[in-house]
Amino acid sequence: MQDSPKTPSNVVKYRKGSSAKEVCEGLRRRILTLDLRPGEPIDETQISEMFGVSRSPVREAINRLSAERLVVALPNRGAIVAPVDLIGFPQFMAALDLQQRFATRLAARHRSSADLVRLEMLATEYNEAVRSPDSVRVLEANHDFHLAVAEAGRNDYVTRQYGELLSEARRYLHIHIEYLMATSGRGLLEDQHLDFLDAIRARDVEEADKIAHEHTLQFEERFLRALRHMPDPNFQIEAPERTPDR
Amino acid sequence: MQDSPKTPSNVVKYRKGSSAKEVCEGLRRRILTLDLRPGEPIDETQISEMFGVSRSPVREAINRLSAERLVVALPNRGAIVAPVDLIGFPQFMAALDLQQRFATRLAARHRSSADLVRLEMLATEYNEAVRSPDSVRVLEANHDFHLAVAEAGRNDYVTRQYGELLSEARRYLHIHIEYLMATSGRGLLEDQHLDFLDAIRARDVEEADKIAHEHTLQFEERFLRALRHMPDPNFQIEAPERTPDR
DNA sequence: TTGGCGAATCTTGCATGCAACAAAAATACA
DNA sequence: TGTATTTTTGTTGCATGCAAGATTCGCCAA
Repeated sequence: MQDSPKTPSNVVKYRKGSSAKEVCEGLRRRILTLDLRPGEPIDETQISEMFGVSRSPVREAINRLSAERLVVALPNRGAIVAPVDLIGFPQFMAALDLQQRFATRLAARHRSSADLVRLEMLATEYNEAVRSPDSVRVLEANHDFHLAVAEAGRNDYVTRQYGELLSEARRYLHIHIEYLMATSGRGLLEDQHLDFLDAIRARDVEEADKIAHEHTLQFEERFLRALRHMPDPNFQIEAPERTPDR
Repeated sequence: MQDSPKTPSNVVKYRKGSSAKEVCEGLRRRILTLDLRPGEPIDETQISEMFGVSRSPVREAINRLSAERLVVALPNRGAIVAPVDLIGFPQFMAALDLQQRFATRLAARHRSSADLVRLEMLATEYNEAVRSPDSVRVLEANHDFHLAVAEAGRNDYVTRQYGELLSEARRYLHIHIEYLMATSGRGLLEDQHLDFLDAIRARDVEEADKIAHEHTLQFEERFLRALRHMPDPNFQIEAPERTPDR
């Protein structure tokens, strides 16, 4: 029919229902990879220019991310990237442990054989990701595997709540992985999920629970150790730069 | 479908940052009390006229409620009040049970004496609410008590996720309470929370866990029984009315 | 220099307008 | 009469405009 009725050229607009989605996903990725630093203020106008859209879809995206607790809204004063709260870290891990154990138990009980195939695939992808230099790929692979475990458990409420925690975990995991890659410790990450698979395949609920718990504990311990020995002076909990303006 | 909640005169606007909040809370209450029926379509224009604001704050409110899973967004076709999914009810109860047990355990472990005072107050309010004819008051009192238990547990993540489930539970509880009030069975609701208080006061973690679990089971059983004997022909899972226009 | 007060500036929250998409109605056609 | 196609109507998603708060800056006094 037509391709460009009157749109003022250079800005290629997204399709109708996708601007907000695009912005939301773009921001989420930047937040989860710490590309946007915790505590950093989010300026609606700036973001809208960045994505070439108006402020409306940006506001919608910020609202959604705020619901995901990836940004916190300050009334009348916009929003900031949610701080990575080290005080709250043990609380976070306690909540994650609970959901991870329960989700993995459910998976061991309710998984179908199709689930097993999918999990095997994702576990393989994870192992390949670990051997690649792409740390974001590791984050994604880890997230996808655990989410697939939850989905195999056939409880939407658990999947959703566990998924929220897994999203947030990506930020901690990112810190952890950067450390391991910098210190040649990436071997520690290999084959992390094979024992999950075994227990789920065997429908061994108690074993699945135990493995999930140990997995959480191991991550917590390693993350805290990485923090102690953090060799990367770039990382700061509070955003250090951006003093010039605003 | 009925009167507008506030806005006495036509131009009296809410204060700056409060339109969306007002709409959000108004809609939430109507949804949780089943005043807006599950599955009912939500028209932005209609809602905006109802609250006397423009569509912007209405959209924001709908987004937030969508994040709370109280409404479901349909791309390009607006939103509907989230259906009360009876198929998913056992799954919901499983998730609620998990969080309720964990939250109550945490409360027993970490509660301060100030928490005890607050919980006693809320338990009293609950008992008074049960003896009043106001079913919404019972819903609120029940919700507030359990949320306060979670807060006494000092884990923000658990409080948040448990709180989300408690919100959703209000819709089920509403069905349940209407049934009890109609069948003079409200005595069953009395003193529901005193045993929680005892266990939390005694810092008896295992007992708290057990009581929380029994509480969930009891609710599940009673709700299902109420469904079987539902004397109220008004309640339908699918919205029956509103055939004329959408 | 420091601290307070008011104006300028910036950012947000809401209102409004318009175009894209979906549903419904009307029309054409077999 | 039934079905396919077009027209019409309605609603959503996004852009834009404007005013309320907040922030910043300048000025002045202590």
